[in-house]
Amino acid sequence: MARDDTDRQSPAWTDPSCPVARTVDLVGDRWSLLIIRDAMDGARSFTDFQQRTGIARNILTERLRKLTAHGLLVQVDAPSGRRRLYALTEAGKDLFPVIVTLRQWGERHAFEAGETHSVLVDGDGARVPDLLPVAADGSPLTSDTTSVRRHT
Amino acid sequence: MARDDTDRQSPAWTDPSCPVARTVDLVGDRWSLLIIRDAMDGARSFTDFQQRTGIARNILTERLRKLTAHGLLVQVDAPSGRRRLYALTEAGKDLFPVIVTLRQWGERHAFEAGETHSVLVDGDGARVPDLLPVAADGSPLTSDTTSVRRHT
DNA sequence: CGAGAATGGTTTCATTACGCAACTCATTGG
DNA sequence: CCAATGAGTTGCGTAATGAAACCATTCTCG
Repeated sequence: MARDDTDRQSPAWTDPSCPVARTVDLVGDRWSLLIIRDAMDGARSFTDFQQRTGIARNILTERLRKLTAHGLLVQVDAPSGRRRLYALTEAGKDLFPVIVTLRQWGERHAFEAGETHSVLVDGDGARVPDLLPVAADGSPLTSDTTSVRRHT
Repeated sequence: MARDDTDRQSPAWTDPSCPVARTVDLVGDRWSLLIIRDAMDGARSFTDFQQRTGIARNILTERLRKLTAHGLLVQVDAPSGRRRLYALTEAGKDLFPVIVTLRQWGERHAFEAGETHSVLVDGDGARVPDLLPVAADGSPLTSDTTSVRRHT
């Protein structure tokens, strides 16, 4: 039935040569990155994702399919008879730096002074340091000291 | 006139305690991050943004207002009589690591082998190295070796 | 074994967001 | 003064989202 509609996701890239635009085309909606975040935090099943995000179920169905179709998630058979579980692929796991930078921006700019928020810690319970672009020689880089060059 | 509707943007946070969710609430739509990207790349005026992104103008108006309202952009008076220009605030510039990680993910996962794409270079024309989370001691971190802790 | 709950969806319908094209209004530039 | 440009607005049709109800298989347990 509505099986073929799944392909209808990418009419074309917003900007064919910009990697930022392509990534935003794939995960730049209200839910995809939160689904990825939860997958990184241990969510596996449909209801895991549904309960953690509060997303509408039909939308969740579509997002899981889209992320699977684009190779960010894979469906794995559960050890017991439970139907399907989702796991991050390598490509999905590679979004970790994106999630981390989004989180760090939010920690700095989206909370009032008194508000508490969750934090990201490593295996020892130490906070993960801020992720900042640096040049090959280690000097810090900003949008003012970098530029985008065409081609490759 | 429709001035008060601008406030209608944040009904509430998707997940009040998660910095990722708050950031996604602010910039997690199809255009905001591309607007920020273009601002970092030198776009200043309404038509700069409109032409670079191809976004519909009414949507651009709304996004510019939203980003301004949330402190990512500011309106500055142009030297000549041109009406308004937009500039990134410090908070807006702090999204640079987010743009960089999105770009780097796209470069790796959203292009076929033969396709060319733009690249980010520093002042010397050298490619910006990949941004990867590391612990305080410099060891690499992944979603498997980190966790989210409540409070702060 | 059979009833009820849980899982993983699908369907329907209402609301909202988005995109396009046409229109407005204030400044220049000539 | 007239045309062109920049910066939006408005109206309207289509697409995306959300809420709630419905459905088909498993589990779960008396």
